[in-house]
Amino acid sequence: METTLTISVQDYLKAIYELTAGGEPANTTALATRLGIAPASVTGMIQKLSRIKPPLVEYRKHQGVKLTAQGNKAALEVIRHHRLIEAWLVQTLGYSWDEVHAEAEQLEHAISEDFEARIASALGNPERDPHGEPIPSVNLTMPEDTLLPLAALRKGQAAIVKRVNAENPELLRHLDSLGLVPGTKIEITDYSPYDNNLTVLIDDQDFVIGLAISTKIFVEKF
Amino acid sequence: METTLTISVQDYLKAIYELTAGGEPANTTALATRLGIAPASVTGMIQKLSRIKPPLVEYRKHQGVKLTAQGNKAALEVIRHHRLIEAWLVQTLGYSWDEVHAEAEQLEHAISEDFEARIASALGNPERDPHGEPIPSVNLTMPEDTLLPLAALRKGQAAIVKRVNAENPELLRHLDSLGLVPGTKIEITDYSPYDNNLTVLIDDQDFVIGLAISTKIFVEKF
DNA sequence: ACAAATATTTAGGTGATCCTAAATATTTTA
DNA sequence: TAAAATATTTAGGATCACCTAAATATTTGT
Repeated sequence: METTLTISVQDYLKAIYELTAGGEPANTTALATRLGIAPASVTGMIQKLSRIKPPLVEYRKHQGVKLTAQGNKAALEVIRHHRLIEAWLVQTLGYSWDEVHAEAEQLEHAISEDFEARIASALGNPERDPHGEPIPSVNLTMPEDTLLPLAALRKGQAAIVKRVNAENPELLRHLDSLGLVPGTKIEITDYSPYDNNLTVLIDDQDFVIGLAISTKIFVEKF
Repeated sequence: METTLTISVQDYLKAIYELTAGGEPANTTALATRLGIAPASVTGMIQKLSRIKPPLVEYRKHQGVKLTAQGNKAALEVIRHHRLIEAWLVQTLGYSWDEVHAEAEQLEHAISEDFEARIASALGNPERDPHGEPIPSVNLTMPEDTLLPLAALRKGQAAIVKRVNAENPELLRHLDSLGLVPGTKIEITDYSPYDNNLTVLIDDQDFVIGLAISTKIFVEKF
């Protein structure tokens, strides 16, 4: 048995937050896919969220959804929880960066504001989680990142890895094995315009990095 | 809005576990009161739990409920989570014993078995939580306590406080202020058979302790 | 041992979140 | 620009965990 778990409002808001990162409203199908439910169910919930007392989302038929200021705050609150928990699992319980996402996904809904404050303080109010993702501040504003995707670098350029946009544990273990983790200094030794592959010098060794990966790694030029 | 939260199967099992501690089956009304729902709702859920594939409870109309072996394991699993979390909140995040219950109540449902193992190991596999309640072992057996309620002591007897059966934060703070916490050595300096009050010497000071409290404090004779 | 009080169960209903299938709107392609 | 493909919404339904009110069973008090 063990009841099929229902998706929380916070999960909807977080998904919308992520899908609207580029500025465009999120569309029903993308949301449905991400949440693992039918598009029709998304429509229903979104209509509800757009009609409650202080609306959490802004919605117009066939035009997709965006978060209201209210909804944005609520999303950032969960994201702050999530990222603080990830940092804390790594630093105090010896988790590796590929293990923390699933655990944090559950815990983010269960912790109190007091708990949040205690781990934030115990960790020295960190600004990034183990993947380098910025942690929203206590007053719920998201720090702006001015990082470049690795894919934007060209031959000869050097940089420091700052952020890895990935949750998939297998991929994360792979990146870890390459040394492609926040803090690592890298240099582009070759670039193939034909297939967009980069040859990257990491810890004195060359690796060929494809487009799929190089758009997920964010760096700061050296 | 923020959806009215529904009671989990684990919460039912935990409540039944606690209400059947004395050996008698738990009755519908007591369960309903403890869970904060209507008796009719309890009847419905219990009937369901008694009919699922491996039944979690044993139920006969008008005769109350008991846990099956399966149900017992499931209850001990949550209780282990709860008590480990309490111990860990106190030892690593500076919570006081009156603050941990509510937080643990949420977290106990959100942690993985891996998380459980990590905190158990980080704490050195503790046998008791901050209130002195025994923590079920990894293989889910509850260690037997052979403690006496403080109420059973008489004039002249000395003992060490081992366990405090209370969740109420206000009461816990009160007990803390008296020094009535696990580890404290006490001595009965007087007993009034009329009202069952005990006069107890705690840290060189006498306190009068009523029946309501003295049945919640468990001790080991000195 | 019976009536009264109490406890429990049954019956029927509500709201929440999901579903599928059909209807409609939008976007793409030729 | 019209047909085809795709995306979205509407309509109607299922399930789940709760509810209240009424029916029934058990326990208590005299």
